[in-house]
Amino acid sequence: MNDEMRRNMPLFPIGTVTKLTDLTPRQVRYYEQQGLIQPERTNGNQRLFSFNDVERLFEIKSLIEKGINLAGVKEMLQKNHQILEANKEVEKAQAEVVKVKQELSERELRRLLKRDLLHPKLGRTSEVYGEFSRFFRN
DNA sequence: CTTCTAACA
DNA sequence: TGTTAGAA
Repeated sequence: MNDEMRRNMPLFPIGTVTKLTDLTPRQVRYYEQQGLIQPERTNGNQRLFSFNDVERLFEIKSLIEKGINLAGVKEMLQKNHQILEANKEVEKAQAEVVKVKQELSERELRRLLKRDLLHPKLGRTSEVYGEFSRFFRN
């Protein structure tokens, strides 16, 4: 969660951005006007762009060069955003599955240890119980 | 000198 | 999208 902060940090003025992207200031300002980027502003009302802003501008430029108009670029960008959000939900669901699996493993282990206590086959039952007593808080 | 907004011989 | 004007 720290790397994302760095990528969103407002750093460079429009001059730097235009040199980086080979876009004109006119284009960069217009893209902002269309809601494709949201650079911060200084106290003097000058735009400050983040790494993410510059990255997005490269994407926009690439799509424009492929003959896609701004409306199309806008759609693709927001759909890409939707896909990223969907992926986040998938990852959450997967993490939940892992969690459930771990819980089931612990129940299984508890059941096995309990069985061994009831039917000790070795002479070290008390030691085993001491090591795994945390499974018997219920 | 750089950037901003608004407008269009 | 380019370009220009006047202000900050």
